[in-house]
Amino acid sequence: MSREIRRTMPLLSMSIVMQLTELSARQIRYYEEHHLIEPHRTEGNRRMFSLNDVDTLLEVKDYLEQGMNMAKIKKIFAKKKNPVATTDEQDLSDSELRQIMREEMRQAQRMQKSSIRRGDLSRFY
Amino acid sequence: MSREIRRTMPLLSMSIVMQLTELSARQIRYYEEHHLIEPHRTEGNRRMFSLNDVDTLLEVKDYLEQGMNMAKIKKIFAKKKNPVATTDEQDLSDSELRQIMREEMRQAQRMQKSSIRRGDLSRFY
DNA sequence: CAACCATGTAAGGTTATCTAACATGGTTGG
DNA sequence: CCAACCATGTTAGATAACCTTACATGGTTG
Repeated sequence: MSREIRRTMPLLSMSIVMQLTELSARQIRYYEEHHLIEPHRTEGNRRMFSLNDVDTLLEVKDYLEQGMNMAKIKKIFAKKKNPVATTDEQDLSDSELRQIMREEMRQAQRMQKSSIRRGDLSRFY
Repeated sequence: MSREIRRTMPLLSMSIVMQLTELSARQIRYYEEHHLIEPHRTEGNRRMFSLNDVDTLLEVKDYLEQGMNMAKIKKIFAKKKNPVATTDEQDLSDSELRQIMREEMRQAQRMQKSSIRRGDLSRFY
């Protein structure tokens, strides 16, 4: 009889995620194309997102707004998944690493509290 | 920059709530008809439920399974909202009160942890 | 046993989402 | 400087998911 809402549960429809992240459907689908998220699908093929997906999207959005491109963002997420990725070619530059650390801090704060930035919540009242 | 997910945020579509509660759409709409919940509506008139709505629905479901009827359930929720309802007619019987207390305990436990019973979550893995 | 209660189900209509394709403005490397 | 690419917009056509309304139904119950 526990009742945790798992951050991996696919609870959210496209329109809600658009509101939570302030991204367009096109953007969200594009990021999925690049495997930054992999939302579940209903039987009828509709995307269903988890809170983790929303967090990832917010992180991607921040990176893009800081001028990063998809390629670098993908590297960052790859490195997160497998920190010992000695396999790949050139590493991330110093300034890039600084950007990432900065974003990591924000992300950590997000995680600590609960799930969505206040600015985004105001849309629901 | 807080990030709480409010229990009152209308995040969830009908199909997800059906899965979370194991109620049919008909049942959920019927309970809404009786004002036990009042989900938000999108511009296009789709219902959007909050986590609080889900909790209420689970509570209603428990009461019904215990053999209560809508009338009594409505009274319970009315009394919850306004405990000093000296206005209305006859009170709830002793056995009813015992049922309610029992359910209150469960509900309290639910609230304490997080949001959905484990049995319900398993459907999402 | 007539009436009601909670739910199922069907019909017909609308909205939200899907994929695929093409359009476009902003970089950027040669 | 411009050709190519990148991230995103937009459109079209299809369909899944949701809506309301209405009628059907089995289980209580006065």
